[in-house]
Amino acid sequence: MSIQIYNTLTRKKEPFIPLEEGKVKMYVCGPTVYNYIHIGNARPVIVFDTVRRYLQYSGYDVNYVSNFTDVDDKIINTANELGEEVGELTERFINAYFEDVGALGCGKADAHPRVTEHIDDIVAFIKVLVEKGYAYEAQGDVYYRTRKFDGYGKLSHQSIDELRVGARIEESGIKENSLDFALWKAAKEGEIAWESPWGKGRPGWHIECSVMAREHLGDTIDIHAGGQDLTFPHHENEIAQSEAMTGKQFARYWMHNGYINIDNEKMSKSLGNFILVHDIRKQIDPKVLRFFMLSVHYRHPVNFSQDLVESAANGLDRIQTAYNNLKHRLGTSADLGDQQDIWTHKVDEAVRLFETAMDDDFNTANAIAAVFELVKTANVYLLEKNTQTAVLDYFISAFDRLMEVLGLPFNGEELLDEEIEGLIEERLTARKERNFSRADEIRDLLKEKGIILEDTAQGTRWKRG
RNA sequence: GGCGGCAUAGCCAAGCGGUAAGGCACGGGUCUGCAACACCCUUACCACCGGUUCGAUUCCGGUUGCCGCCUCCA
Repeated sequence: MSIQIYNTLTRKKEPFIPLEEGKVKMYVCGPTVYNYIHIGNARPVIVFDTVRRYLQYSGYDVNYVSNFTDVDDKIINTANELGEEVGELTERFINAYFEDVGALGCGKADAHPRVTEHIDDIVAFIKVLVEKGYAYEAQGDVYYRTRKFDGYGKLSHQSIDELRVGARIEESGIKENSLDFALWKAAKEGEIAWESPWGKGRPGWHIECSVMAREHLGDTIDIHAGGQDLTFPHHENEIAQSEAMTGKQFARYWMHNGYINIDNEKMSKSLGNFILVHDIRKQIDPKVLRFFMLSVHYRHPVNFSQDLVESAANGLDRIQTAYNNLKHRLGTSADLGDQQDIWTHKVDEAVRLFETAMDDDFNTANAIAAVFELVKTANVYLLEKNTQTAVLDYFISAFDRLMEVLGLPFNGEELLDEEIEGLIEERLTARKERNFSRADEIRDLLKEKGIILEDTAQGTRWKRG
């Protein structure tokens, strides 16, 4: 069974067949860096990081590229307000981005190109579009001639005529057609600008992705992804630009994630109802945030609230606890004997369930359910009087692999302070002497230090609470 | 006006033709010196109205409600 991907272009799930066997070229639209990212911005980063991980798990060699928009109106305005250089501002927020996203368990892309590093490529690209008649200069700006591109609207399934009826499209005196969009913007006095055949200016928003995707991945890429709100006009425009340029298909699979809602309303910078990752990760374990987001299918909206995140935290905890308990048992399990197939088969079944879920358009909600199957099975196994090291290892290895795909590796072992260890010993003695008040006293003391003790038939185990 | 999404237990959330996965919370029980962890048990007229079908939560039509894109936006 191969991986199925829901393709916005065809509005269907399609078997995933990359252009080149075993290799995937993937481009994910990155942020405009003039502020910390909010949790809505974080969703695609988490979702597509997970897609990448699963593709890798499935044996693909993934070339993953994600850009930074480091020059545009909002950046210029913010820099002006703060009295900061554009370059300083963007550098600052690019670093913040890596910190936030890293905390959320997202790996770096193979390349993180920036617009300002590709101005020459962009100018060259636009020049070709002008030569081919797909673009025209007007008062120092350059616009894309939307009407000229036959497939315009094929991604968002809109016809140009219908789009024009949309009440909010403003007529521009300069443009030939109201749907035409800027490839190059003439600079205003004092603005950051680059030389071009059309005078000083800077790139429009959409052109950068077309150019950077091509520079880093080639004319045709396998997967192009981003938030749902980029479908139109951003991705539609990218297709128009790139396909006019190369005459080839730009991207084979288009993936779009749903929004994060607050009180059932889209979270967005313009609405002002956003929560910054930078802030929230001081209160909520970023791993919990990631787990929470992956507990819903990526194309569906997810509502954000404190309560929901808390219950997600409890769920994640259950997984972590089962894993810890498995490891704890390693200390008292038997080393001999064959693996007990009845248990390893159950592990295999859960893994298969996980893979089936992920194969189905990266259904992380079901994949997580499969992990809970594993939790359940592990807990039942742990009820056995005698456990076998081989079986325990089999469980642990499965947990490691699956959680790695989800980008939620387990917390490593932390060594206890000698003092705490001594207390646990002392408590053990007290319990043997049936001095329960002293035993409870020690347990409470440790609890205050964030150490939770659990007595089992195989000895006392502890965890950080 | 155009295009699209969603409506499943107290909450979250899968399923999408054969009368409902999983998680969280609640209640009852078992285990425990007491706990904790864990295990067992219990909990759904799938928004409404029609239609297709031997059979629909799943397909088709309609209704209602909510949301999104068409403007910068993940």
